[in-house]
Amino acid sequence: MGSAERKERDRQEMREMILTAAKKLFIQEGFEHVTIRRIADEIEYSPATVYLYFADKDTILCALQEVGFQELYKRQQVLNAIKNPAEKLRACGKIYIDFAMENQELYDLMFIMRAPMKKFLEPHEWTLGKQSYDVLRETVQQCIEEGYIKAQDPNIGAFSLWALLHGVVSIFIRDRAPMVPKEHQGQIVEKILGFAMEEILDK
Amino acid sequence: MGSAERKERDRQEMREMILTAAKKLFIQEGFEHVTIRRIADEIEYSPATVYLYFADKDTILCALQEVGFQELYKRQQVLNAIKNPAEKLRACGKIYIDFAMENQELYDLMFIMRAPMKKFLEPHEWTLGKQSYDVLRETVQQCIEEGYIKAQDPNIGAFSLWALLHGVVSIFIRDRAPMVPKEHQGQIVEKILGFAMEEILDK
DNA sequence: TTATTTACTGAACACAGTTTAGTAAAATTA
DNA sequence: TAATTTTACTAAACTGTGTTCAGTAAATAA
Repeated sequence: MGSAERKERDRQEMREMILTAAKKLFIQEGFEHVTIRRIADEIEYSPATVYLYFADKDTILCALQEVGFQELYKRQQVLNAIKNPAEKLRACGKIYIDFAMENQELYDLMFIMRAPMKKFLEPHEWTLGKQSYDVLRETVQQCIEEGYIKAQDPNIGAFSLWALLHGVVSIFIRDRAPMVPKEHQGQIVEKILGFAMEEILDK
Repeated sequence: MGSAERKERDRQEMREMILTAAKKLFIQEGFEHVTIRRIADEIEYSPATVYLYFADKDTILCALQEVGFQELYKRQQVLNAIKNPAEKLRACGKIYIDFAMENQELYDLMFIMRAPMKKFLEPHEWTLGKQSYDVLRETVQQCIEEGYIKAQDPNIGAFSLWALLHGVVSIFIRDRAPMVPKEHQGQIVEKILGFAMEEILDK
C-alpha cells in the first residue's frame, strides 16, 4: 500500500517540472512568452495536463513568486553574520537591489506584476514576502535601538527605505527613465542607496 | 475645396471619441476591460473601424498616457505661484502623490504598465513625461542654489525623490503592502513625504 | 451622369486560457 | 487470471483576445 506515497511523489515531481519549465520560459523569454501551451511543449505534455496540477495560470505565477521570495530570503541569510546594525542595514539594501537588478523578470513578478496578486488579496499567505520584509524591519528596529537612527517608528522607517529602493529599481525595470542609459543604471541605484544611508544614519 | 479641412477635423473628432471611450473604460472598469471590441461598442462602430484611426492598441494606450501627463502637468502649474523653494518642493511632491492616489488607473498606465512602453523605447517623444519631470528637477535645483539642500547634484536629488514617491504609491497601487489597510494608505504616503522633506531640507 | 475615392463593416485568422468528453493504461477487486 | 474501476492523459472545442482583409455603400470628383 506504499503506492499512494509514490503517487504523491510523482505528483510533486510533475508540479516541479511545470514550475521549472515556467521559470525557464519566464527568465529566458520574458513574461509575455510564458503561455500554458509553451509550458506544455517544454515538458512534452498536452496543455490540458497542466490543469491537472495547477488550477490556472495565476496559480503557477503565484508558485513562481514564492520561488522568488525563497531566493531573496536565502540571500538575506548572510546578514546574520553582520553585527553592526548600520552596516547590516546597508547590506540589507544592497542585497535587495542586487537581487532586483540581477533577476529583473522575477523581481517584476514578485513586486510589480498585477497577474498573480488576485489570489493573494484575501487573508492568504503573503507569508514569504512578510518573512523577507521582517528582516528589513528588524534591522531598522535594531538601528533605532542602538541609536544609529533618530527616527522613532521602525515601521515607517522600514517602509520608506523599501519604497525608495523599490522605486528606483522598478523605474528602471519598467523603462521609465529613458534619460538614464542602461549601463549607468546599476551605478545610480547604488548611489541612491549610499545617499539614503547618509541621510538616515546619524554617524 | 475646404472639404479637406473638414475631413481632417472629422478625423480628429473620431480619434478623440475613441480616446474618450478608452479612458472611460480604463477608469471605470480597469485596464483588463479595455478591449478594442468594448471601445468599438462604446462609440457604436465596428472594431475594424478603430484601426482606421489608430495603428494598434498600444498606440491608443500611448495616447491615453499623454492625456495623463497633460493632466499632471496642468496640476503642476499652481507651483508657479510658490516662491520659496522648500515650500515649492513639498507642494511638488504633494501634487504628485495626490495625482497618483486619485487617478490610480491612469498613474498605473503612465508609470507602471508595460504595454505602452514598447513604442517609446527608441528615440521617440517621452516629451510629456520629461516636461513634468523637469518641473521637479528645476525645483530641486532651486533648493540647492538657495541653500535649502546640501546635496550637490540636482539630478540625483530629483531622481531620488521621484523614486521614493513612486515607490510608495506603486506599492499601494499594485497591492504589495497587505499589512497596510486601504484607508491608511493616503495617510502613510503623506507621512513619508513629510519624512523625506525633513531629511532633505536643512531647515 | 459616371468614375473614383472614402468610410465602414462582416467575417475571418492566429493565438490566448480553459473545459470537456473520451481513451488507454494502471490498479484494484473478484 | 478475468472483470472492474480508477487514474493519467489528450484531442478538440469554446470563449475571448488583437488584428487583417475583401467587399460594400455612400460621398466626392470628373
